[in-house]
Amino acid sequence: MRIDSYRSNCERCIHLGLCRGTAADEQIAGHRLRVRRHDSLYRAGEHPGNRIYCIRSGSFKLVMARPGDTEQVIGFAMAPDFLGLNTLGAASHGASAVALEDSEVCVIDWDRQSFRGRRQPMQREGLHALLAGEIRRAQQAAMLLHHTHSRQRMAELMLSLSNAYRSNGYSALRFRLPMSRCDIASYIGVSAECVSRLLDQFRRLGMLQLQRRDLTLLDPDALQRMAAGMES
Amino acid sequence: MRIDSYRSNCERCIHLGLCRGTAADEQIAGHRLRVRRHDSLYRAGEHPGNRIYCIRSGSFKLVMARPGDTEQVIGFAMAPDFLGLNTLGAASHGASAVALEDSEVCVIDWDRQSFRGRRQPMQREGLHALLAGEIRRAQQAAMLLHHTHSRQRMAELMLSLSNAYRSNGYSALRFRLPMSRCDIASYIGVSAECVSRLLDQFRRLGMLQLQRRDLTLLDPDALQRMAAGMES
DNA sequence: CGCCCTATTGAATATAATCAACCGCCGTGG
DNA sequence: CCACGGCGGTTGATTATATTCAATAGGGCG
Repeated sequence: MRIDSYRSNCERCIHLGLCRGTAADEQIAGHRLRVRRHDSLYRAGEHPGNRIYCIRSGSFKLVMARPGDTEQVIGFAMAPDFLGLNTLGAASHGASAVALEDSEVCVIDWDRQSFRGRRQPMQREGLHALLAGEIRRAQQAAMLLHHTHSRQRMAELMLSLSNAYRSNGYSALRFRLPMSRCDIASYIGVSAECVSRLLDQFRRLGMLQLQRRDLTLLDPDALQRMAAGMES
Repeated sequence: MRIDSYRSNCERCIHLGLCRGTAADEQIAGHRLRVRRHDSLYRAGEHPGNRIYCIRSGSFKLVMARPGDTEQVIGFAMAPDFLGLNTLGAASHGASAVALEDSEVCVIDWDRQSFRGRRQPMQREGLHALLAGEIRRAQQAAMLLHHTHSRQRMAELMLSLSNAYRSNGYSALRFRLPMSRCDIASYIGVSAECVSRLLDQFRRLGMLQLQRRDLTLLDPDALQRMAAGMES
């Protein structure tokens, strides 16, 4: 039963071509891992151990430590994103991956032998595209931060989350924020109080509805204009 | 003469193992390209054409267009950084690469046949490390922006440039800023005027000296503390 | 020399951080 | 069951910070 559901899930996995060989005995994706809310999948500084992860359910925040024991949220990830791609060839994880809710990941063992020897060209190409895509993702995420006004960054974050949910098959207009206000604050570079005020401001402007972490975007176009700085 | 200096430069190139085969006839790096100040090496939206670039001299800014004809500087690059790594497997460039000064790049033709067929494992490994490193670089760059105060972001930028120069064999304390104040402003998400004021503030605090674009860091530790928010 | 472009400076206004108080939900333990 | 405490979140008042608009300075280049 466990096995069946596992296989069936994998067969529907959009990364099938990348993580499994053509024959059953070449299967590389080893096993699943449950990570409970607030637990770390890996921590900054740890050796990556030749593994990457694919989120099957739940969501994570990526946290970097700063000199002076402060922490920065540098990104969010949800199923079916990958985690750990940036550690290929690195001696240690640069950031920690902390589960925002009870989550499950696929562990893909990145053993060099199996990679070099058995993989098909298609898989290699897939990997390159994956890595390149991750660079673009990081750059895209960075763009969010290059705004002078915090309301622009906040609007952009809302839209970016909306896009993420849409492209993963969920509603783009109604979703639950898996992260705390503090996480958002750290991510967009404002104080936690400011997050509250901004969200309240957006609500008063009729752009969204929000109770606790349940978000409804009422006027994505207005958010778009807000992000672009064409609306105060 | 031209050929000689070209070969000699390549033999000193730190990316030798990646961009050339073991035998001379397997050489993949094709040719150099000169890009004049303010010209684009490539533009956002263009097809990448299976090429990546290695900066041999000069420097570039990476610029992304935003809805609403504004532009954002999302990064800087200098020799011997790579450009275009994020376009592997992508249909188009996500950002433009604009030369900040007269520059020269190596064009590495990313032909799939030659890549898949002729490359050595070492080269593939090198590529993965390169791509993963680029992800980390993008994330590192993003960290700079997650500060609440602009003085922290500015201090961090100064340090990050300093590190870049150091790791490329130049002085970490005296260098010339290749980018305009506007570029800096766009990059750290403040107004151009604010850049002036911040630099002046740093100067008055004795952290650096600056005339036009020639920068001398007088107190990197203070800058570090400033970036960490432990100094006003 | 004179122009243009980049950079700087000033004054007024807008924006966000900080400090402090408070609310409400949730889980814990009596 | 309820009381309690802690955490996450909100709100208010004040101060600090950054934008905006406007004017000015100064270098590089024809």
